[in-house]
Amino acid sequence: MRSDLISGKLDFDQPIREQKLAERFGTSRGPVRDALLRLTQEGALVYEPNKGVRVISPLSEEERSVVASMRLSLEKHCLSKFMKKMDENDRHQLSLLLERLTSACERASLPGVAECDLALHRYWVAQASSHLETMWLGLSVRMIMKYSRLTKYGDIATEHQRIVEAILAKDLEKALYYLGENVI
Amino acid sequence: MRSDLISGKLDFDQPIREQKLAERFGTSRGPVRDALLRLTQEGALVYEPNKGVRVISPLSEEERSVVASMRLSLEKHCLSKFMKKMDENDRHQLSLLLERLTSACERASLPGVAECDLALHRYWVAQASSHLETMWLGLSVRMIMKYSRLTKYGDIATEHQRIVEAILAKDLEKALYYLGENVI
DNA sequence: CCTGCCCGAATTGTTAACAATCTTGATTGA
DNA sequence: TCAATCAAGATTGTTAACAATTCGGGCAGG
Repeated sequence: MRSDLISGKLDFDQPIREQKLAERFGTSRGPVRDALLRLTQEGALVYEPNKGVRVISPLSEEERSVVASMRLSLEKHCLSKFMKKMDENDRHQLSLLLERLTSACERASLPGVAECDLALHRYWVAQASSHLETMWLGLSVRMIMKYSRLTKYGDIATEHQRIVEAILAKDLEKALYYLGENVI
Repeated sequence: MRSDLISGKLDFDQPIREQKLAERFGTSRGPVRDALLRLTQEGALVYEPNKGVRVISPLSEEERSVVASMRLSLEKHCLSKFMKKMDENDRHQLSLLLERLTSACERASLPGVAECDLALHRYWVAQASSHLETMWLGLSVRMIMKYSRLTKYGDIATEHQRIVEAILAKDLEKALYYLGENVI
């Protein structure tokens, strides 16, 4: 469900019917309701009593820039903390996630790119602090729903390759710099 | 429920039983579940499958300072936007909210102070942008759960009186300064 | 033609019963 | 004595039926 949202498959303001989703996922309305409420608090949907949920309207340019700067400062903090205690397994995971993103970019699969992009960033945030991870998710989901740079999949792959390269080389300064270039 | 959480009435890691809450609020488990899920995504509770929810562990000093700086930058942006289009009704609401906070401080009522404190800040954030409001709420709820300055109710009242005074006088610089002193 | 009202369909909100899972404590055997 | 196992109780997860609310179209009156 979330991947439908971040990939922009659903139109803004379009209402979401519990029954439809229940049939689609082969379950009853109860669990669907749970999931919708969670997505609501995550920020991808808005809820109105007795009217259900609908896809949230996109952020204005101004709002987006505020959110982006918050996300960037949060992610920079997490990344530097992560790099201090990164171990061999972390390096492996990072390479794996980068590979998936690159492959999604080659396939030019929008949902795949958006999802892999988030997953990669999420890794170092989650490793740094589970508290901060949930906050980061709220910011990022909203930003990625307006994934406006879709046209150049190659750029996305390159940007992330640079970041991961710097992380693996334990070059904090360079990693933070490329991260700043990427999170806009 | 939320006011119980932000006032610290519940212990950390203490599990929360759906049945108890259902009886307390005179309803069934369904709506209780909805509410708990929302509080989970808001960040005040953590959820584990088949184990229910429990009160989240407090932020570390480091995490708290990161969150505080994010909240401050967000709130500063909202406050300056709010002050540009503030009308007579806004002034009235602000005075009202301040009065309530002051009164709660005089009564030395911890839940009341925490709630009124949040409500006041929330007002200008909500007026500036509903998108940013939900993000702000997530940050603030987590911060206020560690409301460590409880001992000096008088200070809390004074700090907010200064902020509101500056807002009403349309003195942006001073308002932002006092806000920065308050959000720590 | 327009306005307000009413009715019915569609949708969300709530409930209680049942299924699945986890926790706890006693029991059994080494 | 200690550890593993098992069973009973407690708790969460799911479902289907029912209640309440909203939305849209038709209809009468002006």
